[in-house]
Amino acid sequence: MSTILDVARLAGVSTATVSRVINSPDAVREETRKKVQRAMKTCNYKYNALARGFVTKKSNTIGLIIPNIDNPVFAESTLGVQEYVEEKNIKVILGNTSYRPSQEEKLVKVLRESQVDGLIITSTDPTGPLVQALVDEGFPFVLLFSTIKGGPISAVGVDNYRGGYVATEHLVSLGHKRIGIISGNFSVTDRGYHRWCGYRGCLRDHGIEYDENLLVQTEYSLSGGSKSIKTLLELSEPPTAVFCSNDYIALGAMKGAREMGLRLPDDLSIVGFDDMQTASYMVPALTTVRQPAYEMGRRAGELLLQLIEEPGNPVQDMMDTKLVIRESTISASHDVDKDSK
Amino acid sequence: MSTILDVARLAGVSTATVSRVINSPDAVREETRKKVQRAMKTCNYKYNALARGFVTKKSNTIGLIIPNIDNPVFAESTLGVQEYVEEKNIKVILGNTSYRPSQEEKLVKVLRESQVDGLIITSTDPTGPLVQALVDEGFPFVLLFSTIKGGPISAVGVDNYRGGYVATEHLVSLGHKRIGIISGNFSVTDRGYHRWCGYRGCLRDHGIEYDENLLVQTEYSLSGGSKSIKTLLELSEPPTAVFCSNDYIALGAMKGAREMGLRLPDDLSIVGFDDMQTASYMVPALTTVRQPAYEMGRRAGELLLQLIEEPGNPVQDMMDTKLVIRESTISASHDVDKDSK
DNA sequence: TTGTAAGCGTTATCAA
DNA sequence: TTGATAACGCTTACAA
Repeated sequence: MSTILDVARLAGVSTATVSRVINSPDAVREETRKKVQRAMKTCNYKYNALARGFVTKKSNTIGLIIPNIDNPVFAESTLGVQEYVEEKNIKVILGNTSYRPSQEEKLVKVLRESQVDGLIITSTDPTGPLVQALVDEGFPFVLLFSTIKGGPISAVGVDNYRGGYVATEHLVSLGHKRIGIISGNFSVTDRGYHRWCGYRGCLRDHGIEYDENLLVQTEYSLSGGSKSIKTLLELSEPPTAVFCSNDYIALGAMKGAREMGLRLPDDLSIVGFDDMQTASYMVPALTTVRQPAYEMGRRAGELLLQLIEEPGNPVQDMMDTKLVIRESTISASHDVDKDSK
Repeated sequence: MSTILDVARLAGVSTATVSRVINSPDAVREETRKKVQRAMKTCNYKYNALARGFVTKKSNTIGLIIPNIDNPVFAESTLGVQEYVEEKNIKVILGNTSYRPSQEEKLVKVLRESQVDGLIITSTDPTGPLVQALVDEGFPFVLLFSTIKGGPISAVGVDNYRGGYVATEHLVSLGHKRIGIISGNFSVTDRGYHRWCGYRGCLRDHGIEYDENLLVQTEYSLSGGSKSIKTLLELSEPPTAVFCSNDYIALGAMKGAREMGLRLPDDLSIVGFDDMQTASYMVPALTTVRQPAYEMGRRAGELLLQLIEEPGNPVQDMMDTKLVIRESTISASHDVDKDSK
């Protein structure tokens, strides 16, 4: 593999000149430039960005840490950050935590050793020591799908409390009184917890008594949803509607409910959270609280690059959430014609 | 940021010794090792993997190029390669091509400049000049979701012809005669083309005349599926069954068909390709040809690391495909009770 | 506009 | 078991 030095010799110039034609072509006389470019061709020169990163102390690479690329909402946010940073010629190293804090910790270590210029983290624990350490050391990072609302941290997220509130309110307005909730485990991320708080707040505001049996916590997975709905449905007084703390869980819940012999949405209303790409393709089409995952990813990329440019000035960007009403929710008192649909 | 030199001075040893405690701790006396480790702590030393990569000429990083992380089947294969290579402490830089050859070309350039040790590519054009150049230069790479069957290239894929054949045969065995096919554009990747060849071969073997009006090529997207099914359904003699060249398209087609007033599967049978995670969660649950995307990703990772270890010896691994029959396909001559379901 | 030469943080060779 | 030191491919003052 030929280096800048080979090119320099071949072209009869110094390495500095070769470096210039690569980085600031205008700073070198056209004639020389051509000569150098010809030399690069003939010895099939390939630029070594790693060597450059080594000297400039910028790898032009960022790390992106997410729980699980298999969840479409994270695939979308990932696409968002990628497409944004790519415009600035930045590469992204991707890591999945599977919601394991130990894995998250390992990833930030590994990525920092790789000299990434910054980190975008969809953290399981935004108030934990890992994040704190990053803050203390002044390392550039931004939290994505963040729940924090203050402090010296850049973040992009949505108001999960409000999202949970709105979802529940929709159900209440439809006349539902027994409203269940299937949430990701509060211990694995607090996003689910905040949505539950919104749910509970809404119930309170509408004078509906909170029943703790109506809450089930589970993994963020399809099967988590389908298992959990069964638990809820086996209650002596089962819910007529349920709020699932993401679409992935909602999809599982739909299947589980159907396996129990329920017809949707007639026998059970379901609202999700995320509005993943396929939400409108389900049957019934899923009513859900939309988070603009792609845009959030782009914005996180933008904030991070800003932060890398000039440290300090953390900004927290809370994006709007929006209730998208489709077919999976229906009035509690609708007529049910039991034999036809 | 402190370096190995700072640690060395602090511990009163040479940089070589510090390097040893990092890379081969056993090669240094316990006492010295402890001393060095203490020094690393006190100056908060952080290892610089980039500097190491610079001298060893191994970045311990690979590049993964896929068309689109938003398609669940690529998310799964991505997870597979990541989980495999992570066990070997290799990082992955991810790039999306959006099925654009120019973007694919740019990505291999950028990734190679970043000194990735190898590449895993889900290429749009496995026989094109881009791949050829990699072969010529002896750069380690493996093709994922590959369609090639020979040559000095490592690859993992499935037999797309056979997959298309089996899918079609299932429909034929159900008594369908008018069988449509919605495929990704043949020009963007040849996977769709091979599946179509299988479809056509099967028709021929069963004495069903091929009708070119029954083929529509589209983008690999949800909306591509829903637009295309409408085209098919508007034919004077519309199909009673359709083979979609991936699940993503199939999902779109289901929605499109429903929007045209059809009931599924009664009025139209649909078979997909991939068996993406949510395929069994759809309504009706999707009959599809399963590709083991996760395993394929892992295997691609394995082959690549082997190739990096010892170049040469390309291996092509064709994995088994399997028809998974669910609810979206139904006999052509079933009784349709038009008023109840 | 171009060249000289130091320096980036490691590893690796050789010698002690 | 340890140390001295060259080397890796590039950028960047500074000088010419």
